[in-house]
Amino acid sequence: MIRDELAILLEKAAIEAQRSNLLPPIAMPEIVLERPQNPEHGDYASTLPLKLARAARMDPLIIAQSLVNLIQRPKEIERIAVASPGFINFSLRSDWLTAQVEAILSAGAQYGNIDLGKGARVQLEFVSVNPTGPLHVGHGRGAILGSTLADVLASSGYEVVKEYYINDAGSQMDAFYRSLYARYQQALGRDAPMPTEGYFGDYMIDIANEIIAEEGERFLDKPEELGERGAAKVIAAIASDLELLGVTFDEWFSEQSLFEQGQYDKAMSLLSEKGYTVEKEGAVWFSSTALGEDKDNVLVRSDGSPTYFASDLAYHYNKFIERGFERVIDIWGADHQGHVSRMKAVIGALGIDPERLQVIISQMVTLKRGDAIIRASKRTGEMITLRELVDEVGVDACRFFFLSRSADSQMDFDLELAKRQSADNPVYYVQYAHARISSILRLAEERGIDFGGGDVSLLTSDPELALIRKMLQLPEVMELVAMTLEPHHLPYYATDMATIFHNFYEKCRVISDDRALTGARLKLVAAARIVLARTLHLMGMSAPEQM
RNA sequence: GUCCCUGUAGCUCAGUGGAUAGAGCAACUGCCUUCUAAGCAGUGGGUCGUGAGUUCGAAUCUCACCAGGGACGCCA
Repeated sequence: MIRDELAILLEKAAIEAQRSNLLPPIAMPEIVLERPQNPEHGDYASTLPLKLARAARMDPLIIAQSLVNLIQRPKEIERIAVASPGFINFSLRSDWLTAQVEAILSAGAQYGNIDLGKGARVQLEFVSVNPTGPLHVGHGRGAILGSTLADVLASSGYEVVKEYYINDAGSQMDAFYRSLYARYQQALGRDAPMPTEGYFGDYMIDIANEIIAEEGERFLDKPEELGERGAAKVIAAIASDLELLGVTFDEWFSEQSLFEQGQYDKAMSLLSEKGYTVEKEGAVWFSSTALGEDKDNVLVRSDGSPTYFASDLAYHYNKFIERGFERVIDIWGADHQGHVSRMKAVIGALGIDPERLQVIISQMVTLKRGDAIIRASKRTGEMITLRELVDEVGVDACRFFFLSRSADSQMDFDLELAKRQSADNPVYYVQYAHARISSILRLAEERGIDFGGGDVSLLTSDPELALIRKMLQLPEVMELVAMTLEPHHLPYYATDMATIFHNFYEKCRVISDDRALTGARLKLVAAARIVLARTLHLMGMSAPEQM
């Protein structure tokens, strides 16, 4: 990227300035180039002189001037200017800008890819809801976040594995089994009480009836098999809901398999070898207070059964040590916040750098219908499912809406508002830009215009150059999202692209009597379509040809 | 009580320690004989929760306080 080249050149200039005593030998901060808000300040700006001024005891303007004198101006740059109180502003050459249209066209659907990851293997775990019931809207948020992040990381040079961790062991699964068995017996006319900690949603009755319709009464004395059958149905339903949203996984990882394949035993013995387990009150604890945690955590209960924490420990042992992932990213709901620090602590105890695990906490989604807040509770079964949300709002709007908010902020989702405003939804604003472009290219095709020989150097007006400038930001946005793990920058970029395109559309007629200009603008528009479609696809949205 | 997230325009939300704090929706004013008006151009709207501090410079960093949400279990 040109931005990185400029940073390197600037650093060289600074070193050169120190060598020739124009700058004292002070420590050099990391050099970052920013995008100025005001276009009059050029395409990129550096505040290096301002940052150096204090330590150097010099006027930042004088530092800026020295650096500008020393910097080797690359061919892409038209002008390097000093601005008060100590900025260095870089402006791109317009002929270089227009040439990038050709570069985008030849990159095609690959345009925007970067090599940040250099092939590093990343495991991305998300959704991972207990298979005890249907997904609700909060799960949808994590699902969309994860699938988008996976696409961005894969486009940024990482080798990504998307995984769903199935909690098919443990006490909640047990409650599910017992609930289903009760519903099954009830459906067959027997008097069976629901467990108090059971799942009371109507879907449990549906599952029981389905199993009866398919296989009759044969599970009456086989509650375990019934439970497995029921869980398989729930998992299949979850998978199909996610697929509806465009979310898929490379691996569905079973918690049970950790026990069956020795991962749990290996992880636990490694932990005790390292001296971080202790027995007290009949249970086995992770002595996390030794690592600065507030309290110790139980790994094995006094009845001998492992806790969720213990199997998650085994899972992460498997990710890092058995499978050797360099990085692991987990996306958890806000209710798992307290799990983060002990998970990092236990990984550290296993001898793995905790920095290699990144946990994204996706905050709560509150669902509203008008003024009425809908409380979601899986136990009572009062909830709006993810599927219902997608049916009402649509996949594209759903994805765009969820992606537009940073994972850190909790969000209100008003169903009535989302439906009522559907025609004004920003999603259509972006897609409309794509449809307009497609329409122009369709007309060109109908008229048999071949713009392969179009001369992009004819693109010199402000709306044209502004469009090119915005298109060139896609790799920067890709890098930003990949580094911060914040996909919410994508919808904002998409909206910017659409705005600038719509503006161009108003001011610049593409297909006209001027054949040369028509050819050049068709190339520009074709490149803009590549960028818009790419951005939409990264968000998991469709790029409609017409609307 | 401890920990985490949030507090920015009427509403929903962006905002990598830098230049005049932005977008969408809502309100108001204009613009369709020409590739899609699901569009464009413009107007109004702000003690960036409060108060200190660090800095040449703070919405952004630190501390305290206020408000909302979440977590503090041998549940997951």
